[in-house]
Amino acid sequence: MKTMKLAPTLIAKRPGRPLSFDREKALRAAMVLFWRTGYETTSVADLTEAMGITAPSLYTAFQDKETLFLECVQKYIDLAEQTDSPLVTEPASAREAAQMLLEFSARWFTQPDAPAGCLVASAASSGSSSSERVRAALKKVRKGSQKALRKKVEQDIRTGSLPETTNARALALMTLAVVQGMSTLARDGASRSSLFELVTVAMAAWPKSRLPLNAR
Amino acid sequence: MKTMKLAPTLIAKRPGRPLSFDREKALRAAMVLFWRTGYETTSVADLTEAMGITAPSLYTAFQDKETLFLECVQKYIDLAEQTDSPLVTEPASAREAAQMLLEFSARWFTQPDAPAGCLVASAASSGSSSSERVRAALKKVRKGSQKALRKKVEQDIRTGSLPETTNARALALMTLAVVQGMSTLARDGASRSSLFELVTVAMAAWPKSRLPLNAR
DNA sequence: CTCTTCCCATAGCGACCGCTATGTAATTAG
DNA sequence: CTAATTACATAGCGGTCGCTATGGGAAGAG
Repeated sequence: MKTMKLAPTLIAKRPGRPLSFDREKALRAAMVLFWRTGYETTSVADLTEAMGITAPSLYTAFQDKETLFLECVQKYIDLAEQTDSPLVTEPASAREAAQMLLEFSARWFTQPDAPAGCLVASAASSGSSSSERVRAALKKVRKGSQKALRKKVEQDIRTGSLPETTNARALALMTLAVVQGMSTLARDGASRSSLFELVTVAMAAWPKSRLPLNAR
Repeated sequence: MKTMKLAPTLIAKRPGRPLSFDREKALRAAMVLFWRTGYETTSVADLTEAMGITAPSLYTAFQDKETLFLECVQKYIDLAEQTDSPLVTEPASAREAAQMLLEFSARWFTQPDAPAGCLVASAASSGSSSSERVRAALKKVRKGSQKALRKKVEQDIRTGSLPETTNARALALMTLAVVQGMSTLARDGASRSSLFELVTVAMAAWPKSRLPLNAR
């Protein structure tokens, strides 16, 4: 029977020699590299160089390339949500949530000290059959935000702040398509200001909120 | 001095043994494979198998992998424009052009007998430095359609069929962001009908055409 | 101290990468 | 016909891929 696995940081002291490098820093370096050059197109040699460790250390600390990538995706999501989480911290309306999401994306995809675009959007949009699990994981993340926004829209339809004729699924789908597209545009060099103008245009697709005089 | 290179089909007769396979068919097979699995993540072995030829034949007929890919991109564009070219054959207005482009994309990205999504959008959104030329070529294609749509919008602003306050660049950028996003959604399995609903929602971001009673 | 555990560095595994040298077969030019 | 030219199939080049065996050193437990 195997011993229970706990998160490394939660284990008070373990026997044997401890890691000689900062696992979090190494993970962060890997995340940035995956963010910039994708999953399959980033080699383990590239990773070890960026992380400042050797291959055996990488495999000891992170299991293998695929597991490391998935952990990087989680770290990426955590980092983004920690910076600004428009869908988790409840904004007033679905419309506001969408606007916050789009504006956050415009900022996030054009950070000066980070790769352009979105890791989840561009790391593995295509690839060989050997990376199917990775693509499935990224797809799941995308579907998740889709569903979250859609739920918010449906809620606003029920409360009457969005018209009954609103197509909740299509509105959420369209908004996240814009997010995806902005990632590609950012990779192609689009400026932050041009993305913000894009957001303004895109928000015109949203129905005007009803009950405008309520809470003012 | 080298002899002038002509397209193979234009050369009446060449000395030596002729190609024993259909170059067009092989090119088409390569295009489909690149479309499905991307540039860097598709190996020459994968290509030769799909094309039904050996590696030396591939290099004889198509120079190398990069050149073959670029020719596939050109064939892909030709095929798309031949199927339906909403921006080349002049539609009445920029708004109509956008609607036609979006609806065409929704259809094109969900063809039953072709890979989902768009080759140009997803074949190389990220990658190592060795494929920079390929990414630059795809970026150029994307910028091209952006500019074409933008020109149409600017023209409609001049003729008065779009409001003077219209942000031409942002409107074109936003529309092509939606196209990009639809490609990813299609890859994630979105149905044709859901993309069409998305298009309907997205078109609400376009200003209503003025002079509505003119030509009717 | 000894014993155990685990990380480190070197070195290299088999498989695959893009690509090609080589010898032979097929076709045209004269 | 011969000579020239080109494509074919086999085989394999050097390099890189993801990954790991091995031996030794660093840490905690007793």
